[in-house]
Order: sequence, then structure tokens, then C-alpha cells
Amino acid sequence: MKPTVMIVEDEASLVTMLRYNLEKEGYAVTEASDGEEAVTVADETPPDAVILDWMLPRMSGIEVCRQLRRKPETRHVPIIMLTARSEETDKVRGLNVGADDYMTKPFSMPELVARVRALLRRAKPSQAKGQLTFGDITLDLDAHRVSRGGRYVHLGPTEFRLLQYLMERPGTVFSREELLNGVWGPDIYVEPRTVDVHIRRLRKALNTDDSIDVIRTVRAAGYSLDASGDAAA
Amino acid sequence: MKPTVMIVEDEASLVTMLRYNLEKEGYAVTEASDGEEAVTVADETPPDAVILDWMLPRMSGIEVCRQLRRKPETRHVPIIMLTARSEETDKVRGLNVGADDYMTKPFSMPELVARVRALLRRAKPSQAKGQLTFGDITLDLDAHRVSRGGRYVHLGPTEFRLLQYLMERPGTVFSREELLNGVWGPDIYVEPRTVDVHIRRLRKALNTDDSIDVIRTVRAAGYSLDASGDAAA
DNA sequence: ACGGATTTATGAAGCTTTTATGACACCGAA
DNA sequence: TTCGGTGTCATAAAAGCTTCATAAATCCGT
Repeated sequence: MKPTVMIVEDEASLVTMLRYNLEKEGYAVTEASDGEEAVTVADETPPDAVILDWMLPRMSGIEVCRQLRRKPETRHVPIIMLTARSEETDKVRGLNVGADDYMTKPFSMPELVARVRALLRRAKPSQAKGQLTFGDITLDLDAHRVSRGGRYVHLGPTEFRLLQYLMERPGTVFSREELLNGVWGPDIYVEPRTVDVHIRRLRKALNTDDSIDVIRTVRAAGYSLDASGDAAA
Repeated sequence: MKPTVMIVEDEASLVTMLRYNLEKEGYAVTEASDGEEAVTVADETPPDAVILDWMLPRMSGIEVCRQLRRKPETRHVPIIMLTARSEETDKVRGLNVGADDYMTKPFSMPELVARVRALLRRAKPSQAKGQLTFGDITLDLDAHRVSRGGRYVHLGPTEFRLLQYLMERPGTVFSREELLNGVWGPDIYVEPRTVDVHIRRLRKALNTDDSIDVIRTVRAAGYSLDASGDAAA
């Protein structure tokens, strides 16, 4: 998915130019022409980066900055401040509220785009949470959550670990012994058949109505995470 | 009440001059001659502004800055850095730790006083600085207050910190150990089960009648701040 | 194609682990 | 001392795990 950049600027011509250049770079763009709108828009479509004019109607850039920092979703969004003046105090204040970069008008469009790219690149890893995906299934290690097709799925601890194990090695078939060893741990002894039960529960939780079964049973061998039930590749 | 300005400076003659000029302007003045003292004094008499020498015995100005930013009471106090050098790197480093302004020795007394006045003036309205929100919950770090849906909620110190910790990293699941470490501190030893009790108290305080539970229990993993218990996205 | 032998899927029951709760004792500050 | 605030326990209440018995499905040799 394309990263979204929000432009907060009241000067229409500048907005047009910014939008043109950013979209050419492959970013999605949202805009707001005053502070209040900025907060609203950010709420509806959380941006991955913000270009924020210092002087705005209805709410100063500095205040917008604070508002953005308050919400968890936009807390870590990189912000580039635009200002007409180049006074030191402004710069300081901007940095204080949490702007990540700062440009003085007039500025060169290529440079701005470059900075946006830099900020996005830098911000990525901080947001990069450990999560695995397989098809329409997502397993989030931080939130300890699994979803399929956008819908959250509840799993018990063991099913969660089992799915994680399979998602880390999709396509590979594991015997019950291997699964017991990898998921339950090497020191635990339980009946190998117990695996069957957990596989069943995993299937039941994952396979809602129409969706296909992602777990493949391989007779006499074990199970694997596999999109196509048995069909040829 | 007169605004208090703390002077952190080891050169006695300069301190005298500063004190004289500031008091003439109507400010109360506290002083510290080294970094450690600065932290102590700030603790006893939270200043409204700080004049901080870059070079200090026992603790660098930069470190003092950090210490001040760490405590909620002094987190947002405007700080003016004084330095003998005027190198850009120092400047940048100073700003990075959160200094609000920057003056190079030697400086004119009237200018310093003017800057102090400016900082105090603009620090006033920005009282509403540190606050976190999650859904209809607001945690105000300045007022040390929590409200849900506009209604104030009373929390004990530990519950407050626990909530703050969770709100700073919404969605992420934390084990009891992690919470003990992050909220209680790395050196404190209490039963991991104690976390349960505080979670319960937090829930009881937060969840009035109709409102939904924002704390998710993840069996065998821990707790997280999370709007939807298990529902769809 | 048929029947027995294997192997897997399922549903339910009992048991274990983990969490929620209420009560209580302790401590430091007002 | 009286009050919040905290940490611990004992106990209740969930939630999840394992096993077992049985039904289905799949294989294989004839």
C-alpha cells in the first residue's frame, strides 16, 4: 500500500504543486486547509507523514502538532514544518512540539520530496511491528492478535503458537512429533493425537463460512500451512 | 505569584549579576552551582524557567536538561542554554535535549532578560502540553488527571502510571514482568500477580456502567490497552 | 470394486492452568 | 488516628488443554 502524506496548507497553489509532486513519487495525498480540518482528516485517514504549514487559520501549526502527538495512531508520524520566517525561535518551538524536520519557504520541491522520503524510511522500522502474514491471515506478535480478512479471530495460547509456528514456515509439512517439539517444547510429553485437536480448533477459528481451509492434512506425514487444499501448483 | 527562574551556573559573579537583573524584573530566583544541585533545587522549588550553563561541575548541562525533562513537574519548563562556544553541533545537541533557547557568552543582560520574558509568556498558554488520549479516555500528565467521556476518574499513583504506560503503547501486549519492569521499575520486586490487582482497580475505575472494557486480557501473555476485545476490526 | 486396516476428524468430559475478585494487613501522610 | 494506597492471599470463576471414544475418510491388497 502507498504511504499517505497529509498536506496541511492554506495556500491553494502550493497545495496543488505539492500534491502533484508527491503523487508523482508514488504517495497517496490527503489535504487540509486549516488546523481543525487537519486534525479531522488525520483522524479519518491516518497519514504516514505530514507536511504542516506553520501559519494556519483557526489553529496554529504548533497546536496541530500537539494534537497529532496526542493520539496513539498519529503519535509517531513524522512531521515537516513549513514556515515563511526563518527565525530561530520558531525553529526551536517547532522542534519542541515534536516536528521532525523544518523547511523555510520558499523551498525546492525536490528537496522536500527527498526529506519526506527520508523521514518515511526512518519512521518505518519504528512502526515495523513483528507480524506475519499468509494470504489474508495476519498474525501480530506485539498485539498478540490474529485476523483473517480484517476480522479478528480469537485463539487460545497453544493455537496461537501453533499458527505462528506454521506461518513462520509456510508450505512445509510437519509431523506431529515435530509440532509437539516446536510448539509445545522439547520437554513436554503429550499424546501426539493432541495435535489433531488443536489443528481442528485452529481450523474452526480460522475458517469462517466461505473462506477456504489453509491447513493441509498430509496423510501419514502431518500438517502444513498451505493455500491450496490439494490442488496442483 | 512571581514566576521563579532557576539559575544554574558555577561562575559566582555571573550568578550575582543575573540574580540582580532578574529580581529587578520581578522574578523570584533560585540558584544551583552544579548539575546535581540543579536537579535537587528544581525538585524542591519547581522553576517556571531555567537558565542553564552548558559547562557544569558534576553533571553536564545536557544531562541536567534530560533530568528536568524526565520529571513531570519540570518537563515543560523553558530552558535557556548558556555556552562559551557557539558551535553548531553544540547548538543542535542542546536543542535535541530540549533546550528552548540558546545564548552564547558573552551576552547582553537586557537581551537575556528579554528572552526569559518571552519564554515565560509563551509557556503560559501552552499549559495543555502533555496529554494522551485513547478513545474517550484522556490522560493529562500536567494535571495528573484522567477522564473518560468527560468524567474525571480517580486513580492511585500506580494505576495512573500503569495506564500511562499502556496508553503510550496502545495495542501492544505486555507480560506481567514487563509491566512490573516498566511501571514499578526494574529494581522493585513484587509478586507478578500484583499486576492483576492493579489491572482490576484500573478497570473498575475506568469502566463506568455502560462503557466497554479497554483493557484486554491475553491469556498466558499479559494485558494490553485495546478498544475491541475480540470483535471485528 | 470391496473390505479390512490405517489414519484423521470430531464431540464431549475431566482436569489443569490462569485470571478475577474480595478481604485483609501494612505503611506513610494528613 | 484516620485515610487512601499497596501488596498478598485464599477462593471463585474462567478458559484452555488433554484424553478418549467414535465417526469419517483414505489406503491398499486382493
